Amino acid sequence: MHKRILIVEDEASIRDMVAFALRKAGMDAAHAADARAAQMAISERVPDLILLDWMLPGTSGLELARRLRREELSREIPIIMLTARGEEMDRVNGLEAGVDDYVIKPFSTRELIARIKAVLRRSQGDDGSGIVELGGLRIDGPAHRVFAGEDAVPIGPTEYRLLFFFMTHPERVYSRAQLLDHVWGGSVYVEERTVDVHIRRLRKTLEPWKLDDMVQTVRGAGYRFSANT
Amino acid sequence: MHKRILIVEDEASIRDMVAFALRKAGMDAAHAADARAAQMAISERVPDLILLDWMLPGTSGLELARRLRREELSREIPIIMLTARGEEMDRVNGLEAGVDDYVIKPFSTRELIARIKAVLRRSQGDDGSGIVELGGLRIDGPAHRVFAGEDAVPIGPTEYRLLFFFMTHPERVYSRAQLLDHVWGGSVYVEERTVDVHIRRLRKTLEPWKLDDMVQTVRGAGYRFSANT
DNA sequence: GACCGTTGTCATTGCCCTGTAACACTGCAC
DNA sequence: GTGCAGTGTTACAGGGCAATGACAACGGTC
Repeated sequence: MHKRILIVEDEASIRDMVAFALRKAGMDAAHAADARAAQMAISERVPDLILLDWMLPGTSGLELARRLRREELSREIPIIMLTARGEEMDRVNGLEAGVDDYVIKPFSTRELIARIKAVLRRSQGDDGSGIVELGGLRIDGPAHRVFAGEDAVPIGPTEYRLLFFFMTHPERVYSRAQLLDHVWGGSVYVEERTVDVHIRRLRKTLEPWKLDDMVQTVRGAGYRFSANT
Repeated sequence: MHKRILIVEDEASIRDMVAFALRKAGMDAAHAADARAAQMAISERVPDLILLDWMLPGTSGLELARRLRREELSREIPIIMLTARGEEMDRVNGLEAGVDDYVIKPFSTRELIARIKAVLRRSQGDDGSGIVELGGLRIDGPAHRVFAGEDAVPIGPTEYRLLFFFMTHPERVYSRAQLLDHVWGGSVYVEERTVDVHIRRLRKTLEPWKLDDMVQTVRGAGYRFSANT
């Protein structure tokens, strides 16, 4: 049950270093030196997580991240960005592209491993059954159904995807752009305000069970799904 | 305030080079040529971090690391291992000793310094998770949330940014101008007195938990955030 | 083709947040 | 004690962001 991590990084020393640390932590490490190689590696075998260097020769890491989010095959793969010490700008742009986390170089391997585990835990949320339970709400991936306690919750397709994303990524703020990337997919263009409307619809759906306050507004930042009020 | 780094390395040329780089970076460098000397140096004065060569005459670096982890005095000291490329990688796989990072020879001094700083930063409470805890208050960057004990603290955007800055830069006085730069951003123009008002608002939000005196006024200078009254 | 559920957009509404000003207060210098 | 500079506190008006409801477009079903 080893997790497979794909490292996309052109500098060999960092690549070796990271691969070394990953193996030590009981994960399988694959690597690619540029965007092309990365896409080939992914199509060959889908990794559980991708470590992506911000600076790549040719197609930049950010661009690659966007592309991966657009493809059906790679949309669900969590991405951690490796960025050189720089501005908040980088951070913002990276998050906009639907990146799950980012680590600033130089990082200690222990820190990196900790982040990887955190992201894997978060993006799994489930024990492999595809069923996630949180604060009185239960979502069944394979069955495509939602339960509040014992009751089945009637829910539309988009609201379902939105709720699924939230339940697998709770206790964390996501901007409207991020939600669009993760829930709608990167290739569609819709207004950011549209997210508001679907948030509203999701809340309305959860209202009969008084669970609507799990969907929380963070003014100026986005939305958060939380079991705590 | 200078960090003390102990270099354990038998090759004098590397030792000197590293010591030189460390001093240039504003750190104190001590050195030892083997395990015995290292332990003596530590018992004499505990360093903030240890650079440990993998290959040492007599007791190996790995063995020394294990030993240091066992002793009360040295258990908490972060260790960075210096290893040659491909050197005993497999054996390192079984390494249980809590080494914090590895640097593969040959390395640039710049990279080494950066790694050292990263490890020191982490050992000082910033574990990279984006969560900072201080004096009964906890701020969660990714979740964009503040907790006082177990309670979630309702807080507005500007107060949140202000508190976040304070918690990541505690025990230090900042003038109103500095706070405007860091919290509001350099490109906006607002009255300096506005800071006062937001300080007031921040205190008010912390008041229910009696934490408002963490925000301290320094007459004639500015404000300081402190865990001590 | 008519019906229904779903979706994205828009205009309106409502409310929270913000900066400023005005006034009260405190502590220090003389 | 007096005066002054610096800070605390409150009120208020405006701006901005989010909530809401309505509506038209779309696609699938019968």
